[in-house]
Amino acid sequence: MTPVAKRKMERRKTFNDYIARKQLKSTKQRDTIFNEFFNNYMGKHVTVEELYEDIKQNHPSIGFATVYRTLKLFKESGIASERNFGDGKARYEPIRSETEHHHHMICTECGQIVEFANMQIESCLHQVAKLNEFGVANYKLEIYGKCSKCSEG
Amino acid sequence: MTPVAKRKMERRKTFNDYIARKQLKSTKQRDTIFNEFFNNYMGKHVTVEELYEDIKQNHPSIGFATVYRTLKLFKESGIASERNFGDGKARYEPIRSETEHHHHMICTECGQIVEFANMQIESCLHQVAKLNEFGVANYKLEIYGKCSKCSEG
DNA sequence: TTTATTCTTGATAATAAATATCAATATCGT
DNA sequence: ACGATATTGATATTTATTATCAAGAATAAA
Ligand SMILES: [Mn+2]
Ligand SMILES: [Mn+2]
Ligand SMILES: [Zn+2]
Ligand SMILES: [Zn+2]
Repeated sequence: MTPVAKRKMERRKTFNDYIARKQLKSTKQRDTIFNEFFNNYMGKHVTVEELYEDIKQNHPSIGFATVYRTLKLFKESGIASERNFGDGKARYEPIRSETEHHHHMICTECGQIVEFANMQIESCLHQVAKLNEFGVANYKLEIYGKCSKCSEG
Repeated sequence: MTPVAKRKMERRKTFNDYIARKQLKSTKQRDTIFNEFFNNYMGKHVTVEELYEDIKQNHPSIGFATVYRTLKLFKESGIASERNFGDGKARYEPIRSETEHHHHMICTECGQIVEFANMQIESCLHQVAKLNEFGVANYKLEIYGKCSKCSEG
């Protein structure tokens, strides 16, 4: 099994566990959205609209509201992250591992998103939180500017 | 003159310069909103609605749209920052100095906002950007969780 | 000071993302 | 298969923000 496939399976299990714990139900629609999301959007940051349009190609009967609800469910169950890059639309990305954290540089010119991680920032951040007796649930670091392509010339 | 008053005067100059450069006009309304904002909301993070309600007390004729437009203008002119802490409402805060940068810890329980600054994070961040040839325009770091009061017990 | 130009204002309509509603349907434990 | 409960898709609603526009204010020229 490829690493990507393994990752998908792990998220699937997390999701199934969540479904069971909360006494929710497995449905065709949730399966479809799960597969589309984890097959085609790993490492991407997709809007609800984009995912809906994509899914509609092969599953025209799936409703817009269901895609909204399901992505929210993915977030609640811990298999997806919601991102907001300042254009007023929520974006979702599949979570790669339970522990991994990464941040984003957003090009305000072309929209390109570059991901990065930095241990030192991570530890500074927790240090600051500890100093203020602040219990960290999550955090985000976003850098806005121009990517290398857009700032050359 | 107190440091606070001096700060306000500096922002006023920046704003006047911007007005002149862009061939905009000085108005009673902009004066009123400027004063209210810089007198009462230094170090705060006020929503448009909150500021509007506050100003309405003494200036009932000022319209909602004008407060919206003027805060946007403050942002464009570089005397205010827009913040988004995930509740769907934009917040504005007066800028304290042209160079200062700070970040936020947001208590998801009581809404308290704790500000912090960290040189080390700052320099890591610029290092990462440089490595990716990314021209930094601005950046934000937000920590969500529970403040000391809300997590005790 | 008058006049002309341009910008601003306040009220209100429009937009757009996200959520709520609800009757019909699907899931699941028994 | 039955009954209880959750889900779905269509659509209406909400909410923050932006656009529209006629009337009024600010500025520059005359
Ligand atoms: Mn990402
Ligand atoms: Mn602040
Ligand atoms: Zn770019
Ligand atoms: Zn708190």
